Amino acid sequence: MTVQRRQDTLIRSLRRSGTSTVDTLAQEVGASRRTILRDIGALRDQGFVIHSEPGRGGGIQLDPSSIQTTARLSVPEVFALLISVAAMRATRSLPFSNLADAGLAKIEKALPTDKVRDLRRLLNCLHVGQLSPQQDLSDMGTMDAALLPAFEAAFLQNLHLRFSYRDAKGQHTNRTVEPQAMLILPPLWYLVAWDPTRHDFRHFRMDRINAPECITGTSFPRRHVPFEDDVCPYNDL
Amino acid sequence: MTVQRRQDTLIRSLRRSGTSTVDTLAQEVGASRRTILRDIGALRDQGFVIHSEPGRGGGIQLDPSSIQTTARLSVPEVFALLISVAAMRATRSLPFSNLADAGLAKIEKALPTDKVRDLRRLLNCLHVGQLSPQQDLSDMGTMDAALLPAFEAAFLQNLHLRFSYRDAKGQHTNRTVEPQAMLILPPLWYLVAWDPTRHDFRHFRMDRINAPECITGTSFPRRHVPFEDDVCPYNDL
DNA sequence: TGAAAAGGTGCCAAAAACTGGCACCATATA
DNA sequence: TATATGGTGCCAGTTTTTGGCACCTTTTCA
Repeated sequence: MTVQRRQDTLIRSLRRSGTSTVDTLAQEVGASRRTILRDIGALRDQGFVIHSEPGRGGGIQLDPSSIQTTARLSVPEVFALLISVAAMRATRSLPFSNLADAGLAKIEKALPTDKVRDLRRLLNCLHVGQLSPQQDLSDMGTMDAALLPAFEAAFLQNLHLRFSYRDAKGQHTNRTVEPQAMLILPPLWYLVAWDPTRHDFRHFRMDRINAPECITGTSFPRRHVPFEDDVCPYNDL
Repeated sequence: MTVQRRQDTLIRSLRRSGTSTVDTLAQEVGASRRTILRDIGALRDQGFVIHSEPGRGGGIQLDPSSIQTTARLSVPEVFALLISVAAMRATRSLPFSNLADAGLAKIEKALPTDKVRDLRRLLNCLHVGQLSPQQDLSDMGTMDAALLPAFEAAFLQNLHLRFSYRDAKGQHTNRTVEPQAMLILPPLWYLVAWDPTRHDFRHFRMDRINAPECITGTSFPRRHVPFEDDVCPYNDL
């Protein structure tokens, strides 16, 4: 029985029983009174809220609202959660957004620092807005998650991105652009990029992008994307 | 240097260096070759994917996709995340939704079983749809997160809910209803409830509900809410 | 008011876990 | 074949953890 394991059973005992005394817990867990007290201290250090009342009729109680859980998440999973919450917050529809943020902050804190930096940089490239009701959704496709790695690499390393694009009229062109931002107007995703040949910003609907690939060894300056307020041109090619 | 701490630094070393040999790692971490090998075994047991190649030119490598993180989350935080992801999935805008789901599933698995049951029951009461573009959002208020505990209790215990409601014309009425479902049409939240005096379903916009309170000791049957397809009447009182 | 029941702390020896070294094995490459 | 690498079993020495003890504080009840 390792320390970790014993503390887990202790928490489970506390959850089950509501209120109990140290001696009861010691018996249940199979450890001495002293060890239980030490474990309770350790759990408090870890952030568990454990109430204790001295005196006759007192006891130990785990604050039910503080019941916590641990899970191992991969970085892509964390990123997916971050985006969900960011998008949800943008629609201002979530009374829970503070809670969700708090949860994500904890998860982020547990990530290795270089990954956090990457996630932050990606999130900074991500703008979430509200879809204007006029937008025509009749031919909405689905974005293929398999395309994401290329985007991630392009954004994190400032690499040019080459892909084939099908425009609103159904015509295909090949593009090589400087990715500047990702724009989410649920349920559509856009790539906002500087097109060096046309010398202007362009918005590409992600569900119309095919076979994107990074061009390694190239690099470009990050530009200021004109996003504020009404400047969301939807100049869908 | 505790075991936990040393394993953390080991993981960090692996992340930094890409590929390295056991002896290098031992030197970096400040432990013996034997201990490093033991730690690698322990990390593998914990779910880290660590590749190793014997022979000249071989070495140890941490699978970058398996970089994981742990965090302790409270139940309300988990619930908030669940709702974010559910809402996001409903808009079909999230190429990550599978990833986010996988992450949440892991988190859920770590929750105490009774809490999972509660969460599932609450989520079953939660319907997320897409806002019809015609909806008038001009007077949109914000839902107060402070109202949520009453809703949670009402749904989990099948309790009648009493509140004062301001309808679209600005008139106030007092209601006592049987909560059946929550409906999210971002950015608006609705309470779908059976009104026993009017003998019909009603949709209440949550931002127009005031001072909700559960009526303890009362209970009622759960009804089938007519939700499918176009039956989303918006009969905003 | 005093006794009993409860949580909490400091200390120390005994017990348990961990560590490092060693010998040795398996595999791949020059 | 020699060398460089990962991997395992074993054991003595070291470090950490544990349990017991004495003692303190707070609360309740007789």
